[in-house]
Amino acid sequence: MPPIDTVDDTAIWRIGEAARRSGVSAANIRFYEKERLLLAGAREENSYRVYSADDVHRLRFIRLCRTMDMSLDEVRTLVALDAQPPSDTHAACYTLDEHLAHVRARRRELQALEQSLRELRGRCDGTDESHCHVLEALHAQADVPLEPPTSGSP
Amino acid sequence: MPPIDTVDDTAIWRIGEAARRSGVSAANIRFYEKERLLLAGAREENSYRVYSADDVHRLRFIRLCRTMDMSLDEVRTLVALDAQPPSDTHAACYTLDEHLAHVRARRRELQALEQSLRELRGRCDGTDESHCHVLEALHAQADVPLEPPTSGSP
DNA sequence: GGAATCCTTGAAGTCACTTTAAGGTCAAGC
DNA sequence: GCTTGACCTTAAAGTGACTTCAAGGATTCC
Repeated sequence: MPPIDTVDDTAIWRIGEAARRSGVSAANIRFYEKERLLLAGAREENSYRVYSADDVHRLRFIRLCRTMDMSLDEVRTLVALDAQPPSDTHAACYTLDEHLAHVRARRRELQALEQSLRELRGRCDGTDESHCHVLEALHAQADVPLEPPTSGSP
Repeated sequence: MPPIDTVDDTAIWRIGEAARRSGVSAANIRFYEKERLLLAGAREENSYRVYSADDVHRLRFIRLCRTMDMSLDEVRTLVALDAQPPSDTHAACYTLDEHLAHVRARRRELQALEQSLRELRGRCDGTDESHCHVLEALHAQADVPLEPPTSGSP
């Protein structure tokens, strides 16, 4: 008999249902188990994996962190904070701060890049049907000298 | 005798010098050769690879495209445009347009993400020394239901 | 002549998965 | 009883764009 789908906390599901409920694919759930983000729990007699509501919540938590672009190591740090008495109350904050800095830096990079690409794209305004200056602009830019590696730079 | 470093167009260098001049690591140059972004050219008698000024330019070109976050496939498309008579004058434009759209989309994603992270970080204002609401906010958000998969959505 | 530096190759490691292959389990339908 | 199909299992390989490693050969410098 398959597990009954209720709001019951003690309900358990197989991997397919857990995948549906968490938004994490079955293959990915197995991957997270291998990566020790999820404890390898009990199995049915036929060796099928079973998942509790708590397991599904953890999967959703991991998924949320991943949609926020955290690395699995960062996620590992955060899920570990649940398991043990918090030695440092603000540990999650620090992790988040670092991650935020990371995201901000990357966003700024992309913003600058978008600007250069827009500029580059502007080289071809469509008035000259026979020639497009984008490629030659790219080649010209490739010839701009590299700044020499300075030992003192961060 | 090592190649002489001049402004001479016919000068040739070994992989280390080509790496220094292009900003692409020697291991990476070998990788690009394997990936056919760079033609495997002549060798010295001792089987050392040799590079011309043109090769170094191509390496710089590839590097530039990569710093612009293009995939190697996109770069392959652009370098191919140099080799053959341009069947489509604006082929480079199209590639660039697609890439620009890609970068813009990713930048917007990161911008939105940065906002959510900032908001999340705001849950811990530092006034409560004993407790940090970041982790619980994350858990609460994990419990927000997934939108059910609609067959009609793009 | 010995040490440091450079070059060669192939293979494996990185990250976060996805895909593939080959098979076991189970309920429904004929 | 047998097939079909949906589900589950595992290990291994593929992805992209590299980097790192191991083991060895060549060159250059003192």
